[in-house]
Amino acid sequence: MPELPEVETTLRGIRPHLAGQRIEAMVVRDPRLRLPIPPDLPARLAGALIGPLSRRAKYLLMEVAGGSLILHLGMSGSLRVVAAQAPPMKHDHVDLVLTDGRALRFHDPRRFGLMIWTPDPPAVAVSRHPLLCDLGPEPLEDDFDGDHLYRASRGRRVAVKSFVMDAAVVVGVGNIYASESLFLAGIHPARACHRVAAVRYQRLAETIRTVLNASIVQGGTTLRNFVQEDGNPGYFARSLRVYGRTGQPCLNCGTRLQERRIGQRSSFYCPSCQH
DNA sequence: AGCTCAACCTGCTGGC
DNA sequence: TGCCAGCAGGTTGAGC
Repeated sequence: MPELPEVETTLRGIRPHLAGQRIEAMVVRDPRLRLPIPPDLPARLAGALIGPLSRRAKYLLMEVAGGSLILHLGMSGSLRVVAAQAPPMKHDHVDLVLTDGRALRFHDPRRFGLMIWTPDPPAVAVSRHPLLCDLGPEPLEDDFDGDHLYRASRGRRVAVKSFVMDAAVVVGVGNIYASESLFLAGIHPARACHRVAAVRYQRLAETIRTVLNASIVQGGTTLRNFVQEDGNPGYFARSLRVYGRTGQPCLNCGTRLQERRIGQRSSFYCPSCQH
């Protein structure tokens, strides 16, 4: 169930197995994803050479057939490299069968994921495709910092947690890492975003980077299991400080952690440490 | 323009 | 044990 670290982990896990490969066939068992898989996609991809893989926000981009395959894992999606003849499990909706006898297999119980093609190569698609062109900066790139958050928050009144989860502001900060980052920055998740000072946004930008990077490193520990045909992608145990810990003591001060809904999402925080 | 809410779908958990 | 309500890590689009 992917946030940015899981998508990055997925990218790193599948990339070496797809490099230089050719697609023998695309097998679609169920096209009903967030956007339907286009009926002509298998014909378009058959025989195509797989080019470079990249990531933009939580989207994976594969350069192929002169354009880009755009994938999203939604809430419950995962990708694995398996033996092509391995029997599909329930919710294994799509295989990209490779000429080396393996397959990139897309699994997504809730079908909030996405697999579409666009005629632009990835470098163009990121600035032109409707799903990608309005996205904010990558949190781990240089153009993301506290100044950016501060400026983007002026004139807005949403809760700061909703604000940092807005993909037009910064991408890749999902529900878990929003709570974790705000805790580390000492900012109350319900505070109106225009009432957070510049220096505190500086700190928040740092904690977002820290939390995401730490999680990517942890994700790396699951990589070695990633492609085993019987291996499960196993959501790695995370060292979460507040997420899901309602009623348990704050690791800083011992106060019981609280939970409330902000922007329809469960939010976790320490009422003493966060203001 | 900014914000809130509902919707997409399946599976799991907790309460009765 | 079974049933049912509620909730889940994302994102879009309608309506105010």
